[in-house]
Amino acid sequence: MQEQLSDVERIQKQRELVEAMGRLTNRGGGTTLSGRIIGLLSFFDKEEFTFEEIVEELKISKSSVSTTINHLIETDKIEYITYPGDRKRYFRIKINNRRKFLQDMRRHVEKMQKINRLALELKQDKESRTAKSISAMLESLAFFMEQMDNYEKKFLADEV
Amino acid sequence: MQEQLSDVERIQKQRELVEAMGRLTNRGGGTTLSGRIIGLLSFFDKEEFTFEEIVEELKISKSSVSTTINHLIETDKIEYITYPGDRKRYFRIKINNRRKFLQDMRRHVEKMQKINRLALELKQDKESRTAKSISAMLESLAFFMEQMDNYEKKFLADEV
DNA sequence: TAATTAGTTCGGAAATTACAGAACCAACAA
DNA sequence: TTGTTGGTTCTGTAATTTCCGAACTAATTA
Repeated sequence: MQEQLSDVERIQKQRELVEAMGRLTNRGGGTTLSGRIIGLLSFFDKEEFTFEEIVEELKISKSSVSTTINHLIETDKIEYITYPGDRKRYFRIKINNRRKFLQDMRRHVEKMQKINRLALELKQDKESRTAKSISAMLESLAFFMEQMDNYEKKFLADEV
Repeated sequence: MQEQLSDVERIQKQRELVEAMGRLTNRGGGTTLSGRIIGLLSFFDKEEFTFEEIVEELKISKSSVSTTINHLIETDKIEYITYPGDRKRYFRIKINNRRKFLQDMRRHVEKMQKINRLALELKQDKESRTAKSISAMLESLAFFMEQMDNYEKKFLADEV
């Protein structure tokens, strides 16, 4: 099953994965660049990258790296560590970012719930087709929320 | 708790909800227009809207309505019914689109799984920080898949 | 002090997207 | 047959997004 790859081939494939991640992220609402940076920090063997290394490896401008990286830090997707006596920042993917991810997801679902609940209240005929459809939507959203709770309990109970 | 609103006020609020839905959809990857159409077909008391009525109510061009509506039909968000001897199509929201919704969700999760599994295989050191991070991601994705299965069993078992 | 490093910020080019307008078409009605 | 209804399709444009280059800054080094 597992064929043996040379290091060169392996690294080539990792590079391809980075590109694939860029495309996937791009279609999922994010930017190609942010996807590629996530991919770079996740899929390569190297564990930490400096600003300069990201620029070199992905061949994108410093300005793009700067803005994208700051956005990724803001959204808790990556983080950086520093070493004494070294001015550089060493970027790496953030591991315990699932809580933040869930938080954002919840916020969005809550907005949907709010809008749909209000819509249901405003319905003249609560038994109408559209009213029932809204109820069904609310049911789905509630289930979704429940699943997120379960996830939190299962995976994040011990995290700080 | 539930204050009594006049019909005028109620309808005014429904209109506001339609706008809010437009904004929410826009920020969630879709277009403002598609969100507004979904809102119109869901939140108003009227159960079905003709092409012309959508144009009039939302004050958007026929071309935009045409393209947006066809896209919404394609993605199973809305549908239309017809009446004998009437050339018009009557658009309404589609109710049981949860199966489709799950399907799309699964497809996306599967892509993420695929890319992450491959990335893990390609890792030189399977115990490295990044490798562990990928494993954690795969764990989360598996959990979500499981939850979706549960959902399907619980809510969609009897649907055709 | 001057030069280098590690970035940030500003302005704009290029590409993409979201719409509108107008011409068009097919079905039916007068 | 001519007009009307119910749209579709094509073209253009305004807005938005994504990215780059260049000028800038703050910290460190020579």
